[in-house]
Amino acid sequence: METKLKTLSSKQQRIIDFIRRFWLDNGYPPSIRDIVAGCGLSSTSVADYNLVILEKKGYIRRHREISRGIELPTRPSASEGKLLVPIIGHIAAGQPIPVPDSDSWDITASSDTLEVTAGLTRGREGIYALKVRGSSMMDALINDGDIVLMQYVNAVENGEMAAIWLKVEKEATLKRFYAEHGRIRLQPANSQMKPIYVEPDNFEIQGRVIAVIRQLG
Amino acid sequence: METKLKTLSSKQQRIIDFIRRFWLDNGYPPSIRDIVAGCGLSSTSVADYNLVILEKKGYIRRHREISRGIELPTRPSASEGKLLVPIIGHIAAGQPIPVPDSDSWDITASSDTLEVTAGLTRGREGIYALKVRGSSMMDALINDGDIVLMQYVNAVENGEMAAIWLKVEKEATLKRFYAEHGRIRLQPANSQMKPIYVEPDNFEIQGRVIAVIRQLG
DNA sequence: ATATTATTCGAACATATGTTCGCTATGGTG
DNA sequence: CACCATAGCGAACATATGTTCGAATAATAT
Repeated sequence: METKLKTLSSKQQRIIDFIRRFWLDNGYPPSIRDIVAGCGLSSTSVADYNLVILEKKGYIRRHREISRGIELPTRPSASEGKLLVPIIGHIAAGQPIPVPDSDSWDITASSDTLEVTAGLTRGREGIYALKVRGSSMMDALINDGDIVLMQYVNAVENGEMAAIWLKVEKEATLKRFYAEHGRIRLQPANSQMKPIYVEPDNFEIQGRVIAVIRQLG
Repeated sequence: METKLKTLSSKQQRIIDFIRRFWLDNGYPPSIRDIVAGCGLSSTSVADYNLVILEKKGYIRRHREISRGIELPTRPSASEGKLLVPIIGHIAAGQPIPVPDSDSWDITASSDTLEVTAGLTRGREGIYALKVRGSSMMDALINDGDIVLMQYVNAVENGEMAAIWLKVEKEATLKRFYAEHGRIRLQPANSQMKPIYVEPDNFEIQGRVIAVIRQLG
């Protein structure tokens, strides 16, 4: 019987979460009895039983006979887990979306950057950011001043939010993208608004929207 | 000889270095006997003696009676440039907003956390997060699934976005707050929508909105 | 030199912590 | 039902580890 890497019982998930939180809080790993107390287990043997499984599945590394000898593969570290995203320009209804080139890729060359945690981009490549100018994207629930995290792609799956350049209208817009037999449906995020339909040769996908960040105050 | 805060004997310097290297190598702190072996000391009491001094001088933090309970100020943790914000609950139109208490403040107690860069909160205290449920906040350009970063305050300045509990309506809402001679104006973020007015004794400020994060895909 | 302080020694001690093992409970299978 | 795999229980056990303390030694001041 092969132990699958994906399957974790809720108890095991709780243990993993607890170890990480405990480590972050205290600066050292938890003992088995800490885990028992923190996860509401009934016996150290139950903890050990599940820790053995977690080690087999590769979620932790244990050092036998050593107190608190639990290692996490994704050890919390200061400099890791963050990345600088270049803010390469603005997005507005009446203007083409700036497309990243070799110059603007260089973070040191771009005038403005945004620092985000790696979890937000989920390891995706080709991430850049645009600052929204004007309120033309309000149907996508995006307002003036918001920052849009983008991934540089030329095609998107159905249902994904994309930055789209409408050639005839000379307009940039953020909409959910659906390819439907011969035509393209662009669905506003605000579901109370009606979709618009465009011809397949009247648009250009300029990126996928990864996240939206709005900072107030 | 008095112990200056800066002066470290070569032995103490070696101990500090060893602790740091051991931590990096093994992923967990050293025991006193590890230090004895690694620094060529002759007795655990010598190690303890110097550890007491190092703690007094602030170079380490010790947790008594706990195996390997040694913390380094510059430990590998999230505290540098990143912070873990507890997601203490949901926000929806028909429900009171969860208010952080001593329990939910403890990150170890909260089931879910959000990792953000320190720049997003700008060093503010009392930060927590709520997950938006339902589309009732759409007039604030906030949709189902969005995450709202909040600061725990009881009062806000005019013009700030706040989480407000309407007592009579029994409804939570996110609006810009304006106190106007005798009444309160709550302005939707979507400026095309009309403001609503409430009596001063019909509302309760439950927090200030710091940021909104929407993750797609 | 004498007094005082800082550091080391060694070993015993108390506790924290990992490990083991037989027993029980539960659920699926033939 | 018998059989087996999974999961939990509780307690005893062995070891790892922090703590203590008086005596010895080194360093420094008086």
